Amino acid sequence: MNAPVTLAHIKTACSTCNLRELCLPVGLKRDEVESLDELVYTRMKVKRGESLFRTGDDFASLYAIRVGFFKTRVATEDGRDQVTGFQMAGELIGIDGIVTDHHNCDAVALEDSEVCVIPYSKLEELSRKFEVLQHHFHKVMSREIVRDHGVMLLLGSMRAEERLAAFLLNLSQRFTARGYSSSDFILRMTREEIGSYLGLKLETVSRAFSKFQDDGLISVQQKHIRISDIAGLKKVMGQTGSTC
Amino acid sequence: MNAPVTLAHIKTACSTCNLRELCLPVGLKRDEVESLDELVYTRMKVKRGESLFRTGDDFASLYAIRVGFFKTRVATEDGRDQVTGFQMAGELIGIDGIVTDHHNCDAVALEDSEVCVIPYSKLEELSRKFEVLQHHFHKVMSREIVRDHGVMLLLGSMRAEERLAAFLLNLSQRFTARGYSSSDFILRMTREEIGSYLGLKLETVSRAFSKFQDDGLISVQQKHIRISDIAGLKKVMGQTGSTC
DNA sequence: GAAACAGCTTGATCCAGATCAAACCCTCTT
DNA sequence: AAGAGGGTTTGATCTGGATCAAGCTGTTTC
Repeated sequence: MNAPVTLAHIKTACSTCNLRELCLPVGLKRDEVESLDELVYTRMKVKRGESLFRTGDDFASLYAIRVGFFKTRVATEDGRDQVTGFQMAGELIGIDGIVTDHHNCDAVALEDSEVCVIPYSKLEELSRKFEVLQHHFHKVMSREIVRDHGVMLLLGSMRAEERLAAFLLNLSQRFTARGYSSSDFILRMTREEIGSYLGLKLETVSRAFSKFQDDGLISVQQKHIRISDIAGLKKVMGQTGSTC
Repeated sequence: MNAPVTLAHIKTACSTCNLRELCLPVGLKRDEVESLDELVYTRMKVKRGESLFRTGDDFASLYAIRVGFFKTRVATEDGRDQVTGFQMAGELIGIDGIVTDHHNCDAVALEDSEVCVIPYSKLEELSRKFEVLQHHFHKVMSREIVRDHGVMLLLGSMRAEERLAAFLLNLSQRFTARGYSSSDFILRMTREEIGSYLGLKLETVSRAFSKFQDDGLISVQQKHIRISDIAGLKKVMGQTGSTC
């Protein structure tokens, strides 16, 4: 007896989304979350390899990832580029566009994905009304800044194996938060993309994977990673390489 | 005939601050800027070498730099640290604290400085009232994210000399925006701090300075830098080092 | 199911920047 | 004005990761 319209509505509402504990609605009260249902009324599918947005595109919306996996990257004029992050379900992308009204990076789907479109002007409007939403949005941006500083620390002062260990531990922890196994997962990105993110060449990434496998920390089968010694990985991350 | 009270008020008000074209009030209308005068009612002096805040401190306020120069840095448990930015007059620091209600980096004055204290809850309150202020604050955070991505690109894919050239050009441009010479300035930070920011050792920074001087791009006298060939520096930044 | 291709691994060699070391230059203190 | 100490420069050597090269593995296409 349910009209398709109703079903469609249920499917696109934040209030019934199974990601609401990870995504924008975190911490909002029932009626506040329901107000988001009017904010988020469009979904978009992005096929693997396609861009959700590119550097220079007009900025109008943020995107909450519903299903799938993305990378963001920035590039120089002379062709070099740098992966600035990997984003998974529940994470928000597009914030880079606010400052100039144009996007300042590319967002590329690493698998077939689906995003919720959040018109930015609407978000500003609603967050003027709902203190909790406002604060949560500020937290999301602040978290991104803190995360970026962590990546700078990694790029500026860690050795190759420490970087890869940090990367794996970070992925593991984010999978856990989404209810997936913390020790057994499929990498959605290539060795080259991992290398770009970590400031290493793909061969170095590959060698570090092999080293970790030889040391019994993980097992690697192409993109399938199984972490067998989390504590060991943490130890790799902590060591400075200095002898004191 | 002016009472001292009035003078004091003039001195602490955003509406009469000579940084209002760089700082929080950018783009605000007259009455909106005046509303900021109620937001910013405390100033603080921070002596050279002292911290404005440290990792772990309770977060309550953002700080707008009125006079002086700061660095922010993050550290690992095992003692390594990384400078994440250098901030000058008109720039906002402390945003890193929003996400966890505790600061996530240290902010250290590199010269005797003065900051305006912006109670964060008050800022949220006012930016619910003033759309323009809200949008401007979002832009500040978005700009910080975009800047951080630029630093990741630098750390992940540039050679030592390219990094230093990018750093000098960035400083030059920010000095210009503040009405100082774009080609003649005093570095407030040590070679070691520059190195930490750029992911290099201090000796490498020093050598790159000497190289630029030998090549006639700049002249260096300790912390006094004079850029004699901006275009040349830009060319250094653009070259990949590859032969194709 | 063969061919083509993209991605991955491993080995050999090279080099940019790190590390070690020493001297130098400022600035501040007494 | 001498001395101390932090910061800087420069030289010599070392090394982690880049680069070059070849073979391997899994997946897609026809």
